[in-house]
Amino acid sequence: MIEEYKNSIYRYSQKITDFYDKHRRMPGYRELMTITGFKSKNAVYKLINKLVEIDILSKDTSGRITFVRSQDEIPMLGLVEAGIPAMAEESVLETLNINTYLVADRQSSYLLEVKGDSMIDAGIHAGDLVVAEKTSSRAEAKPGDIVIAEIDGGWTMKYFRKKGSQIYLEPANKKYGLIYPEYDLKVAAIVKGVIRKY
Amino acid sequence: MIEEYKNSIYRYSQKITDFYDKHRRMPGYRELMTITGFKSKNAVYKLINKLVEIDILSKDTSGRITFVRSQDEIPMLGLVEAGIPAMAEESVLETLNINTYLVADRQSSYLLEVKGDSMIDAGIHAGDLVVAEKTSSRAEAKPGDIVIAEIDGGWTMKYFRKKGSQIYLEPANKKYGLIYPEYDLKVAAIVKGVIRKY
DNA sequence: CTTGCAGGTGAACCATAGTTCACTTATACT
DNA sequence: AGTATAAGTGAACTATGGTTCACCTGCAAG
Repeated sequence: MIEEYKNSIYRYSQKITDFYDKHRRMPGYRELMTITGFKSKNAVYKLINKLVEIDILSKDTSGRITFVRSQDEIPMLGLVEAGIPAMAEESVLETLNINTYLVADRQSSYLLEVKGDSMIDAGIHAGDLVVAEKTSSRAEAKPGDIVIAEIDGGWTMKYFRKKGSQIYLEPANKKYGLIYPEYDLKVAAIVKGVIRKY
Repeated sequence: MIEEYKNSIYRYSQKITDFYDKHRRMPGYRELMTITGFKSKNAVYKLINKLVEIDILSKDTSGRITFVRSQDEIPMLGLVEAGIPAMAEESVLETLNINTYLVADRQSSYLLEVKGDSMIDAGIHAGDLVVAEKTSSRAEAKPGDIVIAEIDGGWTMKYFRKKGSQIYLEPANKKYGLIYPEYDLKVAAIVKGVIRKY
């Protein structure tokens, strides 16, 4: 049965993935002949049509192929409590692309590294990366957002708060107190996500 | 000077990015003629050579174009304390692809959603996603790793610990105690990263 | 003015793209 | 064995790929 899998078209699909990872583009028919070992374009053509039928690839109006699923998508298995199914390959319902999940607008997003422990109660540790989206007239900080702000000349990441017309910053760590701007508070970006790697 | 930018080749570069985002592949010469508005392939050819020279695009051996930077990369601006430069576009030193940063082996990686507060002191909250990499003979859990384990029939995420030959699990929350397996402890995956979206 | 030159047009070139048709070889099933 | 059916070969076709060459602007420098 392992042999059966190996000889199936999934094997070719894997080779196309390898090509894509190496060249960051899809192969053409000539290249597919090399990859697959077929001696005729038509064999490749039929293979591709099968891959399109089982929804692994799709075709343009011009016949060019692309993957149906972005190659960066990771299977989403539900809650930790549900565990990892033994045959996870087959039972995946959903996949997720981490980039598109975290980054809504690539043009105005930046990554920043966190230093210090002032946001530790929000689960943001030193060494974590935060995805920050620049504020604009369309995207302004709301009270409760975690923001990257320039306050009285120094940069910091804190909760953005508002009481009446008074705006201030609040750390997520009882060791530190609220921060009221003496003369200036500019919210440069809103924290949209946190990334930690072990 | 804004006008100058708009009329520069960066504008075309942006249009190619748009095409890529829409079609998930690079345009050909005919398509580039439509995109750019040029009436000759040669004008496109010269444009592309310029984009290659300033290191935005690169060419295959077969002349096909790809972006030098993967389109998913996000500018890395350093520490929060350093803030966000006003003219960030120009001064970006490094970029980072979140997927490749977090996912070393796509074939054996999964995303799981966190429920409960048992790892809250490790900065892992309910609703966060964790990147879990399946254990294998090549990749076994080491003491100190956060793992996804099946213990006495139920699934959980905890610190993996070892005292002598005795292995056990430890939550990151003082409310809960250590967990010693009664009859079975299988470490299914190692947590390699955490993702949180606000 | 005229010289030089960057930036565009238009046509020609061969190789490859994707598709189709006709034909040959495996594979499987009574 | 015989015969459907699937799978591969080989050649033809048109369109587009990337490249090169010759030519035509518009415009800045002297």
